[in-house]
Amino acid sequence: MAKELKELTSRSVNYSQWYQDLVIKAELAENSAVRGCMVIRPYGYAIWEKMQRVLDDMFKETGHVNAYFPLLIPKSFLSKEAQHVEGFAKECAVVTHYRLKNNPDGAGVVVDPAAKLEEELIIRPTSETIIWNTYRNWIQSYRDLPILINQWANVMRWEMRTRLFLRTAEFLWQEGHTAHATREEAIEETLKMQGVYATFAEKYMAMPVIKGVKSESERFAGAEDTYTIEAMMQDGKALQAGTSHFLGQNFGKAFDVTFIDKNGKSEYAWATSWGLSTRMIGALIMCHSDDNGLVLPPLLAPIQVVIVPIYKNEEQLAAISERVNKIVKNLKAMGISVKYDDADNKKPGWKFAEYELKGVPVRLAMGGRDLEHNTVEVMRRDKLEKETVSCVKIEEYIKELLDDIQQNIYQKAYDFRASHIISVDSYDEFKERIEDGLFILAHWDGTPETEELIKNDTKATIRCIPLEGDKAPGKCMVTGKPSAQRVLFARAY
RNA sequence: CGGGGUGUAGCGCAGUCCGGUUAGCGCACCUGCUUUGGGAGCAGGGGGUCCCAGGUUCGAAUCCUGGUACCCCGACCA
Repeated sequence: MAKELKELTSRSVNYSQWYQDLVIKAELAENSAVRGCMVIRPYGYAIWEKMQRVLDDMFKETGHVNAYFPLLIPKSFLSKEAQHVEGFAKECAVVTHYRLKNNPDGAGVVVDPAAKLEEELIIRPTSETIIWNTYRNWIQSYRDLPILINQWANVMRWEMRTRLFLRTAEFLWQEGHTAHATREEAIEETLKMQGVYATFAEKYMAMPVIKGVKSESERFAGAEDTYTIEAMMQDGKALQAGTSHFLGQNFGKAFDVTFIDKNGKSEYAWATSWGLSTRMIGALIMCHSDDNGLVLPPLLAPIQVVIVPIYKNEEQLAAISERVNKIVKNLKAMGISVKYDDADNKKPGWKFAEYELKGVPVRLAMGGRDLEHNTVEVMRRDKLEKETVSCVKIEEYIKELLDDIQQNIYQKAYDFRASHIISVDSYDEFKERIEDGLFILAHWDGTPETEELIKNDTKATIRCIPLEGDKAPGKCMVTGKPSAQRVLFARAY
């Protein structure tokens, strides 16, 4: 594994080489207020845009629409749902004033004390409160339901310690907020969106995930149940990749959102929320990268094919370009994003290394020899294998190759995970094997106390209670009390 | 808030222990020539409040005191 990747996965991020092209931490050293906020450079943002497009399409297919709610939330909203405020109060940025004025004692500006807000505003850590405050006005009858809304937004959580990509103070995400007439319908929605996330992770990110439900202590603040997808990174640690919450009537009650049902009876609305963030860029890096840099799944790669000419003079370049331009045109017509890099200030070797660093799935190189034989050199990023292929029907060949790469990197990640999951029955064995960086399926008595004990002993937490797989009951590895099924333990980011 | 570490060119670092020429190296940058099938070679060139303040000294990047910034570990965390 690349040094930089190790650094990222071991949390000790140093702003070196290859992912500096994707993102850097804000460098405003004089201003500690933006500590932990991200600057996402164009190439990294292009990956996020690809993710957005795919997710947005999936949301539309499941009947959702986009809307937008305010960044600032009145402080009083947050305190309306008891669990929710308890979970988020400790990490909120607060707006207290609305104006600055010239410093009477010298240069610069100071906060104008006269401009103190009557009620402080919170920069949203998540939008349940302001959205449900709005839903109250939108919902009167069961005919107004369901409301199926998604929002693309930034949120801010003032974490004590941030970690590039995985836990930044400000991050971009989508958050879905739905309202339903019945418990069953809301639960169905929660599970449906967990399924959407799982499909996104596996089909597009080529990252296998385990679907499950969170234990009580890992549950979202204000939820009745939190459904999650958990992914394994290359160091064997778990990353929570997306969550979907069944909120019950908690927010309906907190914000007094009622409707008249078919029988004329007043009822509180049922809620769900679900979110997926720029943390997924980090997941992509940590799941697939190798010593040469990023390995991007073709379905999310901003550039799917790069073509590098190798030439000795202008004439030769012109001849190569003529042939390459046809290929570029054909590939684009097939919906494949392709870049022809004929910049003359970089040598071919430099370009090869650069695009490998950026994870471009397929690279074509065309030089004098190829010109003569009507061939092109094709390299696939995932296996770093090169072969020389005829230019005849090269476009079909590339299309199939992209599919194959997508499939292959999923399989590679899947096999890695399969070889790093075990079941254990004794706590001694658990304590020993958790050191190896594994996912461990074990029996647990279902109590927060036991979970806490295991966490204190081993730093491992219950990632989820899996929805699929071994459902056999057993005995808790710690207390020997009855266990309904094995649950998934791991150290996590 | 506790523990540890680091501030020297745009970036990455050496030099600091044991004070002593004009503060050095790699990358990047500029000029020229040769190169171009895996991050080119040679020659020349530009670029520095050595984090800040004070102190010791004939002399401080180096020693002392204070400050400050950032990083890492922990506490915290859907």
